[in-house]
Amino acid sequence: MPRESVPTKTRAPRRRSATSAVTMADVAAAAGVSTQTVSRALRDPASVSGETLQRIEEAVRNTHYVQNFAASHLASNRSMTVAAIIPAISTSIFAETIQGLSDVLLPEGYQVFLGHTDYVAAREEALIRSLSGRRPDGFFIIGTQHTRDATHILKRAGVPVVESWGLTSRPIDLVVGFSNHAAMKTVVNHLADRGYHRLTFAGVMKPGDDRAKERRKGFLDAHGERFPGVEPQVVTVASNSMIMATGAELLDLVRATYPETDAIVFTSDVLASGAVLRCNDLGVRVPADLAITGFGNYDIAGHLRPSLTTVAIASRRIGMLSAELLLARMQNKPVTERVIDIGFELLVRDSS
Amino acid sequence: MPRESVPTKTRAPRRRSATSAVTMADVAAAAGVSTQTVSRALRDPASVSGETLQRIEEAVRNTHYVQNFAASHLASNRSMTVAAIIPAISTSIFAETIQGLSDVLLPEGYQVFLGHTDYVAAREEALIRSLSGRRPDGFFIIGTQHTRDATHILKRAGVPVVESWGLTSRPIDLVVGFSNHAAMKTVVNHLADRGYHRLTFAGVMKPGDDRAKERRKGFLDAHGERFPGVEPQVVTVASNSMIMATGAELLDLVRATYPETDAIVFTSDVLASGAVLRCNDLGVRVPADLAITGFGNYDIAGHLRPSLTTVAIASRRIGMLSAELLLARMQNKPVTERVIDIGFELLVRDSS
DNA sequence: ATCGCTCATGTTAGCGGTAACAAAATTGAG
DNA sequence: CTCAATTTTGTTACCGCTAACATGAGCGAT
Repeated sequence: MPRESVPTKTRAPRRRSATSAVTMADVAAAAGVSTQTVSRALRDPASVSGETLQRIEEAVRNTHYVQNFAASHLASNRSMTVAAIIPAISTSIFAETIQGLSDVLLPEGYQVFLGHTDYVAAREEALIRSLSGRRPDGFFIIGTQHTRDATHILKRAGVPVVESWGLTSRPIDLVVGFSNHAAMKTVVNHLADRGYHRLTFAGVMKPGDDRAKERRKGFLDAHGERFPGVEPQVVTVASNSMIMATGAELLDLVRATYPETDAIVFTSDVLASGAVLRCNDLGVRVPADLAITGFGNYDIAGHLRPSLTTVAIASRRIGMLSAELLLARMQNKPVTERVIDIGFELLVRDSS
Repeated sequence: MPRESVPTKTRAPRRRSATSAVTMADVAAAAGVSTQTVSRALRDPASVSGETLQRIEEAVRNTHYVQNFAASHLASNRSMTVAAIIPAISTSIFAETIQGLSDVLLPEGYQVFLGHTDYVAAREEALIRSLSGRRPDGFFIIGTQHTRDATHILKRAGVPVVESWGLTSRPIDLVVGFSNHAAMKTVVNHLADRGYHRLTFAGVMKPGDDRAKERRKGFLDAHGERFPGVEPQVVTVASNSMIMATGAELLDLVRATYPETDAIVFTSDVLASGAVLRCNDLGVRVPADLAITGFGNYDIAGHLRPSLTTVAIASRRIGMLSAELLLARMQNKPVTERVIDIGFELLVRDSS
């Protein structure tokens, strides 16, 4: 491993990376320029003369040079990285948001660090702590409620933060979402308008799921308005997974607990679908015997029979919009709106 | 902004990070030790005396110190990062794999960089190129076929690479998956055993989806064995999304193109579900008039009526196993098997 | 007390880039 | 052709941390 300058110290040289020992200096030597010129050629090709650029590009190819972003990050104080924190990756509706985020950020050269919290606030804090050591240029988080420390860390990070999938008048920085509360009220009003009057709210309520809590509150508030004096019916489970089997279970639970129920408001299409399919098995007619509503407008909602009344959320759009806001902030462009309500849409179908 | 040592040079000081200007030196000063001792306390608390450790921990809290991983990475040549490359994030079955991967890696201090290729080989290569600049300590990739350059970059990176969701006798490094080919043969054999004899293969075939190609080949090979002389029937679309509506479309297309079909083999449960639900609408009896099989054992498969015969893949397990292999390699533990076949399971249900 | 050993901590020199400044080369107006 | 303005390239000093080595403190055996 011959090198130009033999170190005069007796100290052993520091181990370099396993194989890819090609550095910018190697490229610079091959192209006959300084490292700074190579750096410029890579970051802003227009700032280097055409001929030099060509020589450098050729040198990059010949040496198989791959830029080391850690060094770049350290020197320039920009990581070209965004941290995304979501409750669960395998919840397809969040995955769509991340896909939207990623679709916008990748072409701009930003990479996405992804972490999931499993709806546990302490894990979210730990994740934020750990991710902030990576010095991302921006944060994207699903949820608007965080531990005190988590909020502090995010504020101290000095980079844009987008909270999402909810709304709050006092975001850490920016928020892109919709009112889960209002959405649920819309569902209850719809059912009340249709003549249903014994409504039951059913869903999975993980301790850290503030969106589910907001939805429950929306249900309770609307229920109080439309059915004053009537005790609202709520059936929730805390530890079950968000799968169709849970929806079927919840259906059974609701029918056992509140047999007079004529409409069930589920917190998710997944649960609602499981319930509809179980109704079909049991011979319960939907919506004649029992109306069912979902949330999220998953792919299945329109294909089920009866098709599912639900609330459509532009989940991919949340990700894309958030990414655009982050980009604007990261590129020091002005961002006028700190709170962006993307709204929701009640899709009335055959199940109600 | 007073500092101890005023620079004697006239040169303007380099801009530090926006807010978090707290460095290890600040912590060291607060604790009355050297930076190296702080570094040791953070990386290996046992290597520092109890009393010193306490002082350092207190200093960390007081200063709100957040370690800069980029500097750590540069100095130690370990990024504590794994790059994950998947065709699409919002395909729930891949999301489960990533969740499994992440579940195992996060507790070990590794963060996951996520990128998606949209089934485009060129985009995969670009992603690998870009991600390798981040110097991840390992790569996880869904798929076993890559461009020549992508393969080279991965090999030159000098870190463990796990390919997945397929099998190959010559992996870049390691592979965790199953034989899509064998899985499809199993499906065809099952249908043939049940007496179906006019089989049609139907699915979405994106150009870069080698798993779909393998499945088609498995279908064709098994078909040739079980129905020698019979022309195999294949109906595919290239650009449609993997949604239920596409399954319904494909059903119509199959019935128009090959009306004599008595069994359709779909490449995904999503498509098969869309087709089953459309059959219910059309009055086509499943499986009496037409058998239908899926792939993946999605949540819906067991809840549909008729329930869906499908191939179960332990997708979360693929992620977890891959993570364990990567960890073993990254921690220089021995890895004996380079090719791990996690197999698959044919779930015979009511649709066939 | 002396020696050798272990354990804890300090010192030094980078890791591979880029910001800031400096210098050289090129251009254009008069 | 001259000189200032502009463009292109080079030089230097870090960014914040850790590997490698050096040093010192503590301790038991002799």
